[in-house]
Amino acid sequence: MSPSARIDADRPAPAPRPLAPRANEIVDAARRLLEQEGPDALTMRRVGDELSMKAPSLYKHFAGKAAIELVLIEEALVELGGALRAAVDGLAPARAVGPLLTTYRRMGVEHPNLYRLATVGQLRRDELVEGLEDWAGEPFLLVMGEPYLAQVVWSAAHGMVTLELDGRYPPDSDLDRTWAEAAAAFTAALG
Amino acid sequence: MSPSARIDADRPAPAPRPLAPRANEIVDAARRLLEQEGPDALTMRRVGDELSMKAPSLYKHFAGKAAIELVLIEEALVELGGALRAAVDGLAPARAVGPLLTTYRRMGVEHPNLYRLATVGQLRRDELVEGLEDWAGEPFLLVMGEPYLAQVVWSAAHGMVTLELDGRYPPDSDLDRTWAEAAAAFTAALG
DNA sequence: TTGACAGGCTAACGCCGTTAGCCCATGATG
DNA sequence: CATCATGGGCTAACGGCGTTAGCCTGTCAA
Repeated sequence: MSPSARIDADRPAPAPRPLAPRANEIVDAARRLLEQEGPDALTMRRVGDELSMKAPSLYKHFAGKAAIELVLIEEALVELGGALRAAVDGLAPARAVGPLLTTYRRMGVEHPNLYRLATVGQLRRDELVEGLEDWAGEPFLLVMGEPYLAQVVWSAAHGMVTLELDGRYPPDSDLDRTWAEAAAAFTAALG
Repeated sequence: MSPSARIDADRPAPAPRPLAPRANEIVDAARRLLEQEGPDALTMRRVGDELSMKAPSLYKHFAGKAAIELVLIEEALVELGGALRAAVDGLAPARAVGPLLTTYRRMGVEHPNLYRLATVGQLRRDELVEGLEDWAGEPFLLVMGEPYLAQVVWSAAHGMVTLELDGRYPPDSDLDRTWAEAAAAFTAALG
């Protein structure tokens, strides 16, 4: 890859799974609860309450709680992947590492509960929309140019976001600087 | 720090909280359940079963499930911090990044459920044994020489372990090589 | 007109962490 | 020696969880 290469991030997201109108209302209510009140509020009874229906009726639309969460995970991956693509589109790799990391961090911090749902814990990959996971992670590959460094940068970004969300850094940490050091180190690794 | 500096990792771990014999049995049973059967098996009723007692009796020894988990978290941090110190003790920083990462990965993979308990999710830091968290993370500081890079390396290691444990890497990933790339990039960042 | 079916409901099951309240053995104290 | 406090067990129960079984009603096609 020549040093003047620009990143082409035009590949569109895989089509989302089609949902009946009522199913969409359920997903929207679930997302509202998760984002505004946290994971403990995301229960079948609470989701039902939001739509003035009883929890067992939700099973007419989804096989279970995990099926609702799966749709939320897919939404999160589409939004994360889209934001990352927009952030690096048209940039030279050496200039893209910073925006890539900054955008990743912003998405995680702005939607902490959705981010955690989508990225922490086992994932039934075979039930996800085909190709979505790869698509969301592709910006790392586009920027770093090869898969191993791309995985390192993705992992570091994920680690930093989760540790920040979980309040694991020492209380007086200057996280802006930590992220800047990461960007510098990974940009250097490009050369 | 001169290039010939060697890492001195002799600081001893903070003293663990003293526990009555019966409390220790409870913690041991909890750890056995967690490590051998996973987090869903770590319930008050299951812990009681292991000791032929009923769940409510556990509350004579611990304030609740979180208090038992806290002791397990402290055990995990002591063991992780100790392993990391042993791995880098006496090495020059430029030679220590590889062993540091390799050891971190090994501890996570060998004790996945304990690792997750100790490192994922909010942590009531004020209830932890004083200084333990810093002590466990100190090897990263000793190797990287300054706190920002140390946090980057720690975060990347944490991210790679959790993504590996959660099966988040593409199925055909060569994770040995990913970890090697990380070690190379962070060793280069030392200079 | 009939029948299928979509989409709601109640009741209930077996889990979970936790609390209240009881009981007995041990051991210190008057 | 008698009394009492306490440590450490117990049962019963509460409210919450995801989920299932089974029922009922409105709509709409045959």
